[in-house]
Amino acid sequence: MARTRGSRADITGPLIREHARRLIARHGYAAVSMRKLADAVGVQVGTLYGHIPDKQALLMDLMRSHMETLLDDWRDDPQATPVRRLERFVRFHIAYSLDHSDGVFLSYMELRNLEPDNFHAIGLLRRRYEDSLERILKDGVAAGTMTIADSRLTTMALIAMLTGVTNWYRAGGRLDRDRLSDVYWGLVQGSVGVT
Amino acid sequence: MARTRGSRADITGPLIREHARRLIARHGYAAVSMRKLADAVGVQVGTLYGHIPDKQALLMDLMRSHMETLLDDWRDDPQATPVRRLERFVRFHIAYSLDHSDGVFLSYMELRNLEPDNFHAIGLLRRRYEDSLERILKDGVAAGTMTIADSRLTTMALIAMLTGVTNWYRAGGRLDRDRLSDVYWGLVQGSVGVT
DNA sequence: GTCTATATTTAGATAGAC
DNA sequence: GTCTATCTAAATATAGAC
Repeated sequence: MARTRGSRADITGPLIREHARRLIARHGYAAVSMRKLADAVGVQVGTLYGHIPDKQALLMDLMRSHMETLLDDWRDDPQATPVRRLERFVRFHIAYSLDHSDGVFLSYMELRNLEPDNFHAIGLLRRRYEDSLERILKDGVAAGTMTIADSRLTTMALIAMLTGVTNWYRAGGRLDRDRLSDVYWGLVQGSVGVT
Repeated sequence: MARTRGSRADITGPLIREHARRLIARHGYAAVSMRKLADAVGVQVGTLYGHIPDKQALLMDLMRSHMETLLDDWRDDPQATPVRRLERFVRFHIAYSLDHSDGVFLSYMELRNLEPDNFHAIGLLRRRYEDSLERILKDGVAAGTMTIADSRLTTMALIAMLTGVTNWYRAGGRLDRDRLSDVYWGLVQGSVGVT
C-alpha cells in the first residue's frame, strides 16, 4: 500500500480526456488553458504532463479517437437496398451526433487548430466517412431508386444538415429523438428523390 | 498638414475590423492576440485601443454588423408565391454565405465566446433571420404547395445545410456558383415536397 | 492618431521532492 | 503518479510622449 498522495493512475488519464472534450467543446481549444483543465480534473498542472506530451497531442488524441469510434460504429449493410441503407445512415448519424455531441462539435470546430500533419490525418478519416455516404447515394442512383444531381455535393449537404442537429436540439425539448429522426429522414428522402 | 507619424484615422478603424474578421475566422477568437492583429493591420498594439474599447467589444462589433447586414440585405417578397420566395431565399443565402464567408463562419463559431448579454443580443438577431425562412415554409404549407412535417425543425435543417457550403466550397473548383445554387435549390425543393 | 514603454496576469511546459 | 515551485514567453490593457 505504498501509495503516494492522490495517486489514481488508472482513472486520471481518461478523466483528463473527458474534461478536455467537454471544456474544449464549450469554450474552444485556445480558450482552455492547461490550468483550467487541471482544475476541472482536480489535479495540479504538472500532473497533466504525466499523461499527455503537450496540449496539441491532447487535441489530436480527442479528434482521432472520435473519428475512429465514429468509423468503427458505422457499419453499412451491403445486402440491403440503397434506400434502406440511407435510412440507417441518417438514423445512425443523428443518434451518434446526439450521443457524442461534444466530440462531434469539437471535431468540427477545432480542425483549424490542428498542426498540418494532424490536420491531414484527420482529413483522411473524415473523407472515409463522407465516402461511405456517397457510396450509398451512387448505388441508389444506379438502382434507379434515387434521383441525385451531384452525389458529392449532396453528400456534403446532407452531412451538414444532419450534424447541425447538435446546434439546437436539447434533450427534453419539444421533440423526442425518434420523432426527430423521423422528420430528418423525411427531409432526406425528399432531397434525394426517393421514389 | 500637421500630421503625426503614420496617422490615417479614416481607414485604420475599418482596417482593424477587416483583419480581425479574417484572422478570427481562420484561427478563432482566443487564438488571435491583439499583437497579431496589430501586426496584420500594420500598427502597434496600443493603437488598436484608440479604435476599440477592448477585444470583446471588437468581436461583438463584428458579429452584430454581420447579422445586421444579413438582415438588411435579405428582402422577402410577400407578393410572390411561397415556392418562388423559398427559391429566392435559397439563392440569396448561398450567395451571401459565399460573399461573406469569413463573417458567416465567425458568426457561427464564435457565439460561445460572447459574454452573456452579447450572446443574447446576437441570438435575437439570428432568430429573426430564421423566422423569415419559417414564415415562407408555413405559407407554403398553407397554400398547399409544400409538404412539411415540422416547420421549425425544417427551418433549422435547411439553414444548416445551406450554410455548410462555406465549409467545402472553393472558388474555381469543380462547380461554378450558379450550378451550385441550382443543385442546392433542387435538394431544398425535394425536402419540402414542392409539388 | 500613433508610438514606445510598461504594468500585470496568464500561458505552456519542466525539474525535483515525495 | 502527483505536487510544489519555477522558467520563459506571451497575453490584455494602459500611460505618456510626439
